[in-house]
Amino acid sequence: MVARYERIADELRDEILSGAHPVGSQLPSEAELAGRFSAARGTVRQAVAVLATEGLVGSRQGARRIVLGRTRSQSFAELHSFAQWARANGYRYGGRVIAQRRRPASGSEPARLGSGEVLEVLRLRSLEDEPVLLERTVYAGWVAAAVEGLPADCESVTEALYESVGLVFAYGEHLIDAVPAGAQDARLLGVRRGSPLLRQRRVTTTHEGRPVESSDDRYRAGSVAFSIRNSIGANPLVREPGDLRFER
Amino acid sequence: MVARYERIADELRDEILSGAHPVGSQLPSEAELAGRFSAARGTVRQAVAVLATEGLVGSRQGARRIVLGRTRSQSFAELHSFAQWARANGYRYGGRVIAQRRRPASGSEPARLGSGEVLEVLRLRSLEDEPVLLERTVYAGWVAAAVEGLPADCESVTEALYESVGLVFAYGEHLIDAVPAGAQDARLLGVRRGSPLLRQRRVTTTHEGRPVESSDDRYRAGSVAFSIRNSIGANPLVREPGDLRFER
DNA sequence: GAGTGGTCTAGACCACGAA
DNA sequence: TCGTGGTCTAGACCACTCT
Repeated sequence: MVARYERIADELRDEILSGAHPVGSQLPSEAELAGRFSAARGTVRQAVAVLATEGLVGSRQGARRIVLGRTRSQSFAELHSFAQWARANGYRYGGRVIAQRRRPASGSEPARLGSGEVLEVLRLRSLEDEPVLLERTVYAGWVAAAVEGLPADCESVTEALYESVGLVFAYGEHLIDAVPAGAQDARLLGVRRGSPLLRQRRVTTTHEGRPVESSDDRYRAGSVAFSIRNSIGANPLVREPGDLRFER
Repeated sequence: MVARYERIADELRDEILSGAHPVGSQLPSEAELAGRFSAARGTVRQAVAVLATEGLVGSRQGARRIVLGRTRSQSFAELHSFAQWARANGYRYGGRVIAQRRRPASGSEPARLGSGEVLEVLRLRSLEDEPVLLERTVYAGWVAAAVEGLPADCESVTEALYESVGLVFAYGEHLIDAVPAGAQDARLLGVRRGSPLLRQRRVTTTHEGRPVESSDDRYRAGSVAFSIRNSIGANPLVREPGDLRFER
């Protein structure tokens, strides 16, 4: 069952992407759209709210909505899953497990993932046949067995875990910064030691807030950038002081 | 005039931050909250939607909302304005203009900022008395005069332009990646050439979609990280292929 | 089956922008 | 002043979770 407002949003989005509503132009008023779709005004508002969070349109009280752009921000899944992002954008991609072992949780891990044993996995992923991403992932003990059951060249861990044990990665917290490549990073990604890498650290939980994994992902510089569209009134991202803030 | 749902959101947020609703616990149902605040259910839903976009609570159909965390994602202003971010987080900060000149728009600038003359400004900003950020900003011709009127050590350009000419930075598009420090970067930020910098490129527009500025901001590694909280159903961020993708 | 959040309606009033 | 989006109400039905 697709919601009414989703179908209205889809139709309006198509019109924007096709150029029927050019960038900079005004969208029809809520009343007009409600008439056109034979829907209540509230439903139309839900639809245009979707477009606003995608960064396609902006609004201010008293003036008509304006078309801001024609590129759409996309899903949580794409931020979380390399495979889903690559596939959605039509890239060739691959990946393989380099190393994998169980060990006791240490340091801050018990607080993040629960105490007891964890599963540590080192994965190298490629885009267009170039190695671009090195993932160091630590899985909580309760999913370790399911992860160990996956093939070494598993394309999408997220999807495989959903299909095998019904696990849903629902919430994520991400920290993005830049770090110099270490010896292992340099060897596996094919760059010089100390060269820049884009790092994404994340902790993911289930719907219930139960921690699933904690990961340190490093992208070769120039391979990938993160994109954000935002506006006054929408709050997707903040800066945070980094780990090394007062070191020299 | 503060909206009803904003006040309800504030009250619930305080309760979460104070620990009255611990992380992992369930929030009261919408019906209970509606009764407690003597508001319609729709108003309560607006309030908890605010908390959801802040990453504080998560929800699924059929189950009560769950408290996910106690740190709040914040505003567009903080992503856009270094000064506003630093002040909101209680850091000492400063900044000064290193160089500034007018020149004709070139390359892709006419498409982004409009043709004609633009104003190029190089600013160095510091946090806790350490230089951490080098901004290379290009302003559209129509704001150049206002920017030139600002003092060289202006703390917040965003706020100064609002107060002097009523200019509001309303929408932004941001690309975040890692780059090696160039000669000028290295000298001004006090790092070695080729060392990692976190780069944020952005284009900002007014409410009407009129471009204001385009900027290339580079942070010293370890000084700042970007943080995102997200969930299935919320769409703040995507990866994008970088400029150098097929270079070796 | 009871409870909960998700969707949708129909109508009202208000704050703001533009002419 | 008038049209627009922002807020709020009161009620309905549905999809889903939990037990």
